[in-house]
Formats: sequence, structure tokens, C-alpha cells
Amino acid sequence: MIPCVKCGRVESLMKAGFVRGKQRFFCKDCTYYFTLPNPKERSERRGRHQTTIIDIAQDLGVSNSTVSRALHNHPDINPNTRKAILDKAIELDYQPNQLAHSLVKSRTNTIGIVVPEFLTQFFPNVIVGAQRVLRQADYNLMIMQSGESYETEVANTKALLANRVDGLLVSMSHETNNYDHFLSFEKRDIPVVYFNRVIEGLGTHKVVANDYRGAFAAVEHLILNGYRRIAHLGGPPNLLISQERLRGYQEALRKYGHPLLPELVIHGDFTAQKALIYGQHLLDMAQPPDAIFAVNDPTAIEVLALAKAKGIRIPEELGVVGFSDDPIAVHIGKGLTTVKQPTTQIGEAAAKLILGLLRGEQANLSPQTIVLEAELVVRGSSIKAAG
Amino acid sequence: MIPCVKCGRVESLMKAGFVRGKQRFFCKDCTYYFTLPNPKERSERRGRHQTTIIDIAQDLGVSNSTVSRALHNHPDINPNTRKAILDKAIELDYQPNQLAHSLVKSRTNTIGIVVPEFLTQFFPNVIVGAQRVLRQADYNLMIMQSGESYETEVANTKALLANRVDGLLVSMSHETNNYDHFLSFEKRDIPVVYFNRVIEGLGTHKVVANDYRGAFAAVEHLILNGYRRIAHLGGPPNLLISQERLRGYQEALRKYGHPLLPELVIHGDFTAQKALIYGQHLLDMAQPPDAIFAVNDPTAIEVLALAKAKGIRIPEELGVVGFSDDPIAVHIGKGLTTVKQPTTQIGEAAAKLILGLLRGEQANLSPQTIVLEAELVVRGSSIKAAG
DNA sequence: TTATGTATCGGTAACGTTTGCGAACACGTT
DNA sequence: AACGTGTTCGCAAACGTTACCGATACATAA
Repeated sequence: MIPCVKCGRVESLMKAGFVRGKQRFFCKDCTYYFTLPNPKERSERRGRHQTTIIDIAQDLGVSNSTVSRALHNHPDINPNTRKAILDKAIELDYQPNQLAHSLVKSRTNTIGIVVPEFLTQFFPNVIVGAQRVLRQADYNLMIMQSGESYETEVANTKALLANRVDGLLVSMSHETNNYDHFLSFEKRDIPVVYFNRVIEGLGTHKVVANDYRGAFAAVEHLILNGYRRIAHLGGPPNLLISQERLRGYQEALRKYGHPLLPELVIHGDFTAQKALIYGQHLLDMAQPPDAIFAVNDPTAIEVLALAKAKGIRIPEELGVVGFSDDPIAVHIGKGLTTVKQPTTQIGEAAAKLILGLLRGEQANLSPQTIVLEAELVVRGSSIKAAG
Repeated sequence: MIPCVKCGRVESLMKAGFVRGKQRFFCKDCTYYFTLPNPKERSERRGRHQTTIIDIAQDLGVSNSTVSRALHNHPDINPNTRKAILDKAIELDYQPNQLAHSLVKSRTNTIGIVVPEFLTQFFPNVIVGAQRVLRQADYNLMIMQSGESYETEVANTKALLANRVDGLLVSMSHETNNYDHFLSFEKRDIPVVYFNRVIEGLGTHKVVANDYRGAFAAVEHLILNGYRRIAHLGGPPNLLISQERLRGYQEALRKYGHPLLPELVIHGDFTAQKALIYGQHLLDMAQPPDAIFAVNDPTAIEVLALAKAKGIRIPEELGVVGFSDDPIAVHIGKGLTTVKQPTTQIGEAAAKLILGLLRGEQANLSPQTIVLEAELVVRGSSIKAAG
């Protein structure tokens, strides 16, 4: 039945076991082992096929290098051939294959960004800013969202690494205490810029708002409006923004000779849930505070809701200041006094910084920290007189 | 000085012009033209180098195919060699190169999503939902944001095409009237799922909220609460969601025998700016409406602010209902009645649908439309009795 | 002529993976 | 020692692009 693939004879063939489930044959004459190759699945080849440079080249009878050059305005190409190639490219609806391009150039023109969440306005705004300047520099942005989970954050960064992003923008989750997944970028000479959620130790490039000055201004404002027992509902203590906002709070108190009472400082984790618990605790104290400076707006809003439920009048009995100027802040009650952060600008600054690093500027310079000013926005929740 | 690269003789060599700025030589004996090759930039090779399969293979003295198979649990590999390879992979901190992988498999395991904006909560929520189910199926999500601009939308889709995404999720900008950039995906057999912002004509897979029912419920609710002259601040007329919400508005009026007054229906474009202009127009009419059903919450909120400025009491003199249940809606005034959309579920449904398409299920089935129910959330802005 | 230069184009080795199929052994059985 | 059967591994071709060199065919200057 079956002829030998070498000598073609049938009589000298015999079965010789199995390889990967396929019958193996042995020809006694040739002393040659072989299995029957799978019938090529034809028509599957031409199934899902994006037109490539080779298609254009073959259609026109030129080499693919000529096509590649023509598509990139290389001077070595005759204007006529160039035109023919460009026309053919349009005719065949050619779209360049970024994957192959990136593979040979070992550059993807993509930078990754990982943010903890999407549910407040902050990070989307940062992304809009970053995307604007990156697009202009012909870079793509690969957006990842960790959901405040260390585990997904690691998975995210691994995916970005596998996709060979040229750079990384990071605002880390509040769970994150191990930074190896970030350091593995720097180990590969892939520039990393941290923004907003940064930690003290990592000696690298950062973009942050001036949390200290913002917090200081907020608490000073409370003091100047006659509040005397000012509490602070803080963020996760490992994050620099928490530390800086706490420091601003403390310095403002110190400046005006107010005592620093440890019982009036509680660290939360940015969530409304914890804010509820700790806010409750504060308001239920024997000597409750007459003002609360919250680490962010969701926390402050929770406090406002709590006060409303308890019949505590805002701002007469309790002054409240938040942080980040969420769009909700305008509409809530008589308005929530808060510290406005330059969200979009943070994104823009981070993007510009990483573009500079990619261009090799400040290659061996010391890590740069860009601080953008935050602005106190005074509304109804902190003006005793207007109450 | 310089010997011929062919015969090695020095005496028969002479200069022969320049090629690309480099000196060309000519050997009279060999009649051979040549230029001196550039000295290989060494040490640049080892500069930015990610460890590859080949590195592992060479370190261990095996072939790269063996390494590849070991990393993928291929049965043909001896457990000992497999272990050695896995250990070495960890030692060298090997991270697979997705680009090369995708190139040979012609599958990126990435699906793209393009949304019009990031500034309301809606799309971030959808993305969270989509990302959740995609990650579980080991797919990555590439997020693009058109900023409501047709031009960037086209650029976005082109970038996704260049990056060879396996599928596309789209909610189009309100500027979009030409759909060629989407059709070019389908032409390449890349599945596309439209969500939320879809248009009637495109006969493809869609995921939408039940805008009609939601709008109907909203307007019916207004009618049952005694409002009689109900206006509608609509969206861009080319989008299906605008059409459906308008239809719900009209059908509800018709059911209760209210007249359909064309002067009470105005089409906006989702922006607060237009909402302000058109809202002003409505409230300044000789016979102003006593209720407004807005196409989305930002529009409704703008109306509320307008009414407050004019001293119009909510809900006694003017009932207002929005659409989408923005987080602000709870906090604004006495609360904004609105229609809550299943945002996260929309993302999940769209992702599941496209995963099914990628698996080749319903390959030749008729385009599927998934409709998720929307729910009326009644708050203070529309309850006359409670006013 | 001879020497020198320009304008265009092709060949080919990379980039890092995957995969079909053959090769080289290592065992038993006869 | 030949035969029969498995196991384990290497070779090499693809995937689509880029870029370094050469190789022509001419043109021009000495």
C-alpha cells in the first residue's frame, strides 16, 4: 500500500511502532524510519490573512525591502516605484504589523500605565493628560487597572513586561508593600515614573501634587475659621501622599500652637467603608472634634453623611475639608471645601518626563521629582461665619 | 594599506567613489567593487537585552525548541531537563516575549476597546466589567479613548489594527458618521461588538441597556406624579440611545394621552455646555415645561443648577429626571431621580460575547443583540407630593 | 579611455517564538 | 544480533519587518 518515502518501494516497508500517536514505518532497503506527514490543511492558509509587505512586493514584482523603504520615504526609491507601491498598498488595504516591527526594532512605541482604580475621577483624568502628550509623540498607552489589589498589580506589570512596553507609569495600589515587580523594569533599563501614589524609599522619578502644602493650607484655613479641635482621617501610612498630608496637617497645627493629639489622627485606606467606621469613632468620642480634615473627598463625603444622620450641623458644629476636588464636591450640601489637584497636568508631566527619559536625556541624572501645586477650594463646609 | 577583500592584495586596489557617504574600493585584479563594512558596535549588543529562550538554551546546552517545550509543559520533555530549564528561567528572570509569540501564532490575546470619554463614571465602569471577564480568559485589554472626536477614533482603531488585536469593543463618539474604520475589522474577520453607543444600520453584535424601557419608566413616573408638560433634552439624533430614549419618552406620553409637542424636544450632544443653552431656552419659554426628562445626568444636573439660579423650586415647580445614575445623583439637592444602567454588566456581557465569537461559537449566526434592563431610581427631584 | 560618482534595487541576516518531523538513543523481545 | 517500540531532543522553517551590504546601470569628470 504505502511506498517508502526514500526509495518508493512498497514491498520492503514494515510498521515500526508509534510516535506521538502516529504510525511509524521502516524501510528495510533504505534502513530509514519515517512517519507520514499530515496532509497540509489548505485553504486554511489563505483564511485569515492580513496583507503584508510581501504581498505588495509580489504583486509588483519588486523585493520586500523596496516596499519597506517606499513605505518609509527612504531616499533610495524611485518616485515612480514609490507611487506604485503606495497605490498598491491602499488597494490591498495594507496595515503595517506593529508586532513584527516592534520585534525587529525591539521598541514598541508603547508605554504602560497601571492605576489602582477607575471609579473616582482622579485616574481617568490623569490618563487623559498622559494620553494627550504621548499620542502627540506617536506613542501608545497601554492602560492597566489593579483594582487596589497587589496580586493583579503584579499580573498587570508582568503583562506589560511581556508586551515589551518602552516605559512605565505607575500609581500603586494601597496593598503594595513589595516593589520587586517595579524594580524588574529598572533592572531592564526600562524607565519608570511613579505618580501620585509613590513611596519614599524608591529613589526614582516621581510626579506628585504638593500634598504637604495642600494639606497645610486646608488645616490653616480651618484654624483661621475658628475651629480648634481638628481631627485627621488619613490614608494608608505606607504611601507618601498619606505621609505628606499628615505632615501638612501637623505643621499647620504646630504653627498656630495647637496641640498634636494622637487620638485625633486615624489612618484609613481611602475606602468609604473604613471612613464610615473611623468617622463614627471620631464623632462618638467623649470630646469629639469640631473639624475633620479628610485625606480625600470620598472620606469627607462619608463624614458629611454621617454628620447629617447624627444631626450635627455643618459647618457650625463641624467643619469638614476633603482632598482632590471630586466633581461631587460642588454639589454636596453647601459645597465641600477641598484641595484641588492638577490631575490632567500630573498625567502630562509624567508622560513628558518619561518621554525625556526615553530620548536618553537626563540618562545618568539623579532621579527627578516633579511637584505640582495643589489649590485650596473653599466652599460651604468649612466657613463657620457663613453657616 | 587596505587589502582587497577577495584576493587580499594591496597593490591592485584603488579608490572608486563613494556609496552612502562611505569610501568605495575597486580591485583591478578581481574587478571587484566593495566598501568596508562598519565595525560591529560591540557591547551595544549586550546593552538593553532581555533574556530570551536562546539564552536559557545556550546556558544549558540544549536547543531552544527544548526550552520552548519545557516552558509549555510539552510531554516530550524529560522531567529533569524540564526542571533545569525552569530553574534557569527563574535564575535569569526570563519573561516571555509576547511580540514574538503573537507573531508566530498570529494571535495577540488582546482585545481592543475604544470609548468616547473617561470623564463620566459610565465608561470606566464598563471597562472594569470587561476587564474582569477578559482577564479571567487570559486576554488583555487595550484601552483607547477618542475624546468624542471622529479623527482620534479613526487613529485609535488604526493603532489597534496595527497591534493586531483579536477583537474590538466599541462605543463610538457622537461625531462619528462614517463607519469604514470599524468595517475594516469585520473585513478581516476580526469580531466587533458595539456597546451603548450603537447605530441602527450596522448589522452586528451589540450590547445595550434597555433605553426605551428606562425612558418610558422615567416619563411614566413623571406623569403619574402629576407633571403635565414634560420636555425632553435629548442626545445626538444619530445615536441609537438617543432615538430609543426619545421613543420611550414619546410612547409614555402617548399611553397617557398627552400631546407630543415638538417644541418640547431638543437634541443636545451630551455636554453640559449645550445642556445649559437648551435648558435655558426651555425654562424661558412663554409656557415653560413643568418637568424635564434629560438624556443623561450631566444634562439633568445642569438643569437643576439652572432652576436653582432662577429660583424655580424642585420638585414642586419643576420635576427633573436624568439617565445613568451618576454617583453625584444621590448627593445633589434632594437627590436626582434617574435611570440606573447596568454599567459593569454591559462590559461583562460585551466581553463574554466577543470571547464567544473568538471561540468560533455562533460563527455564522445572525448578529446578536443583548439588551440589559435599566432601572428607574426615584429620588427627590421628581416627587411632587414630597416637595 | 579611465576614474569617480549617483540612483535604484535585491539579498539576507536578524528579532524571539512555535512546531512538524526526523534523529539518536534506550530499552526490551525474539 | 536483529527487531520492535518509546522517549527525548534537535533542525529548520515559518511569522512580518527592518537595515546593512552588494550589485547593478548609468552619468560625469579627468
